[in-house]
Amino acid sequence: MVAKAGKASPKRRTAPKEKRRTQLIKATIRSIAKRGLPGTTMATVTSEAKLSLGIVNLHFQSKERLLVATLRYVVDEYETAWTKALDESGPSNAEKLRAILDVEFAPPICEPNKLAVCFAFWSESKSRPAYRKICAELDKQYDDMLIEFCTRIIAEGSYPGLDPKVIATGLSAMSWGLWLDMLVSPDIISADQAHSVCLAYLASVFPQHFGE
Amino acid sequence: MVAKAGKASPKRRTAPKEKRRTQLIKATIRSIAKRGLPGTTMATVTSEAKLSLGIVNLHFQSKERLLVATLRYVVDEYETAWTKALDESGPSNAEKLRAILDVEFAPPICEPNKLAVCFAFWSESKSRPAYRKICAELDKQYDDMLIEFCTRIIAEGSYPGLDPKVIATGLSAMSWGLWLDMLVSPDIISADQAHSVCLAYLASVFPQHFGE
Amino acid sequence: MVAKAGKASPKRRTAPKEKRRTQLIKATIRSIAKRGLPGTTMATVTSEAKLSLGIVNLHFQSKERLLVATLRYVVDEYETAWTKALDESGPSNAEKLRAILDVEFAPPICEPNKLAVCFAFWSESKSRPAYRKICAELDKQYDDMLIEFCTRIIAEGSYPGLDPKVIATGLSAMSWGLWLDMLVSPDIISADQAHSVCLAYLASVFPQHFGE
Amino acid sequence: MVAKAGKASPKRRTAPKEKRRTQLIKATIRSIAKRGLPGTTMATVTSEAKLSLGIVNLHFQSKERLLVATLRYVVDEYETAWTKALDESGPSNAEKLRAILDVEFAPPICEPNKLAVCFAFWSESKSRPAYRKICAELDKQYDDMLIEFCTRIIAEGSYPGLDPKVIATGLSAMSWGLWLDMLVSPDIISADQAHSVCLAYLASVFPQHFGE
DNA sequence: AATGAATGAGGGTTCATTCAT
DNA sequence: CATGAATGAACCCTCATTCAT
Repeated sequence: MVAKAGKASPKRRTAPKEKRRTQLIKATIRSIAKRGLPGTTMATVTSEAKLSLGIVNLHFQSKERLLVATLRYVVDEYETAWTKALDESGPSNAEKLRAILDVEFAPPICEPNKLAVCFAFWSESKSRPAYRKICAELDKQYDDMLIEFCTRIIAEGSYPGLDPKVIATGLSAMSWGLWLDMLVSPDIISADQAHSVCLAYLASVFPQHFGE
Repeated sequence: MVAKAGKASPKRRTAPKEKRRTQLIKATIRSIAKRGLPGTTMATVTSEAKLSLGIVNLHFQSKERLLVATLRYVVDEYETAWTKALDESGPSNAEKLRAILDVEFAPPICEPNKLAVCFAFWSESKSRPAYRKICAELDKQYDDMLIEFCTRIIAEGSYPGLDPKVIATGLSAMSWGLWLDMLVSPDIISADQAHSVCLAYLASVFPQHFGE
Repeated sequence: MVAKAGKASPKRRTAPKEKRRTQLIKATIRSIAKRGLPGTTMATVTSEAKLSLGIVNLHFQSKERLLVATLRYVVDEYETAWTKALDESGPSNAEKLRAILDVEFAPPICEPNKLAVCFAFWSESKSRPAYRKICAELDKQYDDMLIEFCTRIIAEGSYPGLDPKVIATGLSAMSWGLWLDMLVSPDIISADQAHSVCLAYLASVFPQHFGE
Repeated sequence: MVAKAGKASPKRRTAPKEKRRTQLIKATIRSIAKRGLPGTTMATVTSEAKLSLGIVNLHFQSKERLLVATLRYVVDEYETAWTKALDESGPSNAEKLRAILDVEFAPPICEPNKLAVCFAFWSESKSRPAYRKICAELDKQYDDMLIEFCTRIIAEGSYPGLDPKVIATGLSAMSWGLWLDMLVSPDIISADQAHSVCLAYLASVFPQHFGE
């Protein structure tokens, strides 16, 4: 049947393709944070972006692809933040390890919205291979990096019997766990407190590097 | 006339109320683990339970209530497991702390399905007060318990400058983080390994109690 | 997100599965006749059937399957009508051939709605393999039957140089063409007139059997 | 200052109005043939024409008008072909009748794409007055022409009891029916075969004119 | 108590149309 | 003239909920 037409409203503006995509991804992040992943619909995303309903499929073909793009965006932002932090940090391994933790518990990474998005996808990763792949990849990359720095730090100091993998896995897990705490009980634990908890852990395992 | 006989109640379909509820909750757990929270529908739950579609509303009034009941079930099971573990453990504070960790990383608590369910609800807790309340409550109870044991252990030993709250928060976070790792990358980290990571953490902060 | 429920309206009646399917197929026929194939939507079909929107997918899984079932229904009805007509007709080949034409131009086969449905699918058959298969099969079966009777009639009479395939193809084509005329210009040609046109054709090619 | 030169109109995109319209109509024909009438969208038409999406509304105001123009184009082409064939044919009535059939079963009229387009519109004509009008008009014109020639041929020869209207209607219907056969089962019947079927019919009713 | 056919709001997606460029 | 990003009504389909059986 010949469709009954959609008269376009007066206000309309074209924007560079990449800009629109980012705009939609950011709206998706806000929507997921506000309403959860299942509560995020094309309507919530586009109204959050103050754009029309049809625009998501124009730029992402499907909701699923928008969601994957959103996950990738958050993950990329995270990885970019590390890289930058490592570049800009002092040269020592301890400084670098600390720089990573600094990034982890400060904006723009450690923001309520981002946390919510992270866990929304993480928790679905078991039943969604597309998510799982991205999540597992980030996990691995992060863990490998921590392991490397722990290995070097152990090599530098005198830490008999310390397994860098165990330390790194613990630190990584602690970070995630603290994020989860901040998500569920944001009024009980602040980013600063979470940060100190991690530093306390480092001080305890690497007293020569992080003591005091 | 030949008597038509009294029909014996043909196939008894009724089950004790509580049993049906549990049956449905377990089916819900399996469904969430398999398909995620958004992928779980009345149809997936009831077919998983091999019961009819209408039965959920008969026993739970609504899907939402079934989900809340499921979350509560998992949380209760977790709390019950602690209590039992604490009862049965040795009398010392270190033994009790260890008992909690033992529970945490062994069935029936630490099972893939349960992990998936936990995080499914946790990640939705930001946008769903009903979930958040239950999650936050569990969190608090768990943290408080850890803080108590850490406080006592610190009091017993000679751990200058150690803040029990910081240690407990770190331990709790590490546990959650390791669960998340197991969920996302089950082939990379096993429950046993996760367990050792936590013990290593305790050994590091409480060498007098958990050293070696 | 937990859906917002659809409160069922008071009036509701279950019906045998096959009956519902037929009810929906008949509604589909009416809808196609009224609005054309592209103008037929789930809404037009279900409102024609005075049932709810969701019922099509309950019984046919998808719109596409409903349409295929509708085509098959019309085709089956047609074939059944032949078979019956051939059974009940006089024994001679000429009688049988005539019986087929009688069926072709009388209800329930030759009704405006059925004609419209037929051509709707036929014309889409080029781009829709599922339709094409059913249409081509019917075509072949019909043609083969005509060829058989023409062959026998030619064998019975003295019709030198007559090719049964050519006669049959011509007759079959003429039938279809007349149907098309009735569809497009129902006020110009009636079923009875169409019928006579075919008989005139037979009289012309088989004067010994259909003359006068 | 170095003069900036007058930019020569860079790449001329405009084409005579009528040429663009024809270009779009031809693209529409291809699209309908490939995807059917319901499967034909502004996007399929314009991409088939290798033009931009917006151009249809520029030249035809709406999709509906493009479709009507397409139907009219095909119909006009058909009528033009007759006229030309009648002009160029021998002077006798039998030659003229034959000339019409020759046109009917040869390119550019009898092409798969054209057949598909014809039936696409024909089958929708019941529910679309705009199409119906055009289709019925063509039908009438064609039938009238056939009736006229049949009347003359009957007058010329000795064909007692022959009703020119019946013959003409039958011939017209047979033509359409053969087209339909070619559309649905192109591998079973060729244009040449279809042509002979019609000639055989003429030979049978008008043996003095088309015998042999 | 239990079933599952039926309902209809709401979801994702398509696409005719508009209009700034 | 021509383009194609943007719009939003209308499509098909899903699924929580209801209720006759």
